[in-house]
Amino acid sequence: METRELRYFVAVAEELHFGRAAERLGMAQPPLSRAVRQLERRLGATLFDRNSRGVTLTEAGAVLLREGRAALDAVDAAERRTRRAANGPAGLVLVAKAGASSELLPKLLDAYAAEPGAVPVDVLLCGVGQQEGLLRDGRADVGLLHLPFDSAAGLDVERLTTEGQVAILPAGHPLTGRRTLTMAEVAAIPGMPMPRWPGRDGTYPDGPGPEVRDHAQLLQLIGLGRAAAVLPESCRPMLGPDLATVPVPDAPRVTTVIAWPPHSRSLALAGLIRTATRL
Amino acid sequence: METRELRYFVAVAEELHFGRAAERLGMAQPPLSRAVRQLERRLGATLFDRNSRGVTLTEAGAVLLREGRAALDAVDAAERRTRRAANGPAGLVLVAKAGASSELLPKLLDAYAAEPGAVPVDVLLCGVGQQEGLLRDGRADVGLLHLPFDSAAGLDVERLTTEGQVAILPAGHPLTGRRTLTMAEVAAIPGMPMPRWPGRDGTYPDGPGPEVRDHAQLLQLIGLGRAAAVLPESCRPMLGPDLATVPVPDAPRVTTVIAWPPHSRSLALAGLIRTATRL
DNA sequence: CCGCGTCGATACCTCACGGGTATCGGTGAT
DNA sequence: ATCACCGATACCCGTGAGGTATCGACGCGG
Repeated sequence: METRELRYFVAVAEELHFGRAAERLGMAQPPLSRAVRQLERRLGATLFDRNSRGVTLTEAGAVLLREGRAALDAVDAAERRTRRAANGPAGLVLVAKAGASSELLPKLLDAYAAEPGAVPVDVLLCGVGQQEGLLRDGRADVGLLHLPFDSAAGLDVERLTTEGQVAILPAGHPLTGRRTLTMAEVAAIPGMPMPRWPGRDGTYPDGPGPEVRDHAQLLQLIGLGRAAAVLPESCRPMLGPDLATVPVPDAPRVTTVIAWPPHSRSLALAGLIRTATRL
Repeated sequence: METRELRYFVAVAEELHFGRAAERLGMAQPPLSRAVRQLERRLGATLFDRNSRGVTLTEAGAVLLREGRAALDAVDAAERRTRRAANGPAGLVLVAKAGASSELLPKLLDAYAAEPGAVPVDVLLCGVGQQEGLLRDGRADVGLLHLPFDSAAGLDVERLTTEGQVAILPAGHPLTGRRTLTMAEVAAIPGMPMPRWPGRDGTYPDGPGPEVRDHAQLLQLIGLGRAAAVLPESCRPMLGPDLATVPVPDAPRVTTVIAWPPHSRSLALAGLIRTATRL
């Protein structure tokens, strides 16, 4: 199977429409139809049900979509990492969620920079749920993830810290007088619904809350009294005076891990991981 | 990057010889040379140092070899799993080291078969260190690994059991009278060196001990008085009367885990994993 | 010092196949 | 009944993958 065929298939599987997929791929529709049919013949598997009026994925097609995306990511990662290895003599790209781990991250970077043999570390801040993709397709070498929010599937990890969560409320809100709150109480505050985070595919679940992409955005909304949220304790130092926190003991505890793609444990990466676990 | 180019590169990188690589690929040498050069141009990276009289990998080439193998495995896995999904309506392939987990494995299979909605499970017994490859390229869906011997890099795992290790000696050997032994003592028994296991690339490290590939082979050698070994406790029930065991408290404890490729958690696989963790 | 063998690169040819345009056939909506 | 939509088919063309023949550089034995 060639990556070209795989890319064609994934495009069609995502669009569920040969014409649009062809447009996205910058080609005409007939050769795309032909290529997909040829792939089906070679695999001996029907990938799409063509119900004249759109297409749908078969079971085998769903498998190939899942596995094929992972394979394409791996190919992209190989290409990117090779390019990087050829140009700069090293350097690491560390990815973290914008606004998270605001204490841990500078500590880690300082501690690592002080190590003998440390290489330059580029920090890549991204939105929620994008880290895994960046790690898997080679745009980043190592990342800070927060379990159970992020999934570490397919990545190697080391535990760093575990912490409880707190509710974030506008200063002066009646509930800020409470010693603790429950998840149910926070979720039920009138007029301040819990925000909705994007899923792994970048789309938002349905619901009443505002759609948020990163922490800055969320904190602003809370300051405006338009939302309430539950976040890890470590976000406290970065809150302005307009926000208050109340512990939420029944919220799941959050584990911060350092994660990296398997089989890519370079010397520099190993040093960074060692530094992180010693903090 | 096309998989074809990647396969060509990997062949040359493994042979370090364009002629032999071309032969292995079933093609002539000139087009292979040209394809590799073109890949280098497209990547903007020199992959080989052509020192007239053989070739050697550059740093970037080493990166691409490592990452490219993983990528090719992922592509193969996608292809294999799609074919399987298209033909049989399911079934799982479970891989285990021949001779290991001899108690756990039948228990797991029986318990799973009794579950509602269980699918047929094919058991694939393999040599030491081959499980990861089989899982990564899609020939197997799930496996039993033994940490820290096997590496679970790039696989999702659930812990099943942890156990200590025992020395395996021929019955009647003077040391069988001891209550415990240390690793050092077992390694130093005259005339009975510790065996050498193959590494991840299938080659054996240098040393005095015999080369072994699976447990049956090893136990036979011990019975002949040609080797001593340290193995997990759970191997005891499968030893014949000609072998004796002595605990080795300072040997690393062995954790048996059930492992599967990430992103491939089918319903059937989830059931098997759930059954395993409940044992 | 000179052939000779080895090995990757180059030159050149051929044809398969990837991609384009034009068009068809089937189906649901109006 | 007609039309719009969408994937499949027919057919053409140019690129490029792969083949053969040969070159150029280097190491080695006589």
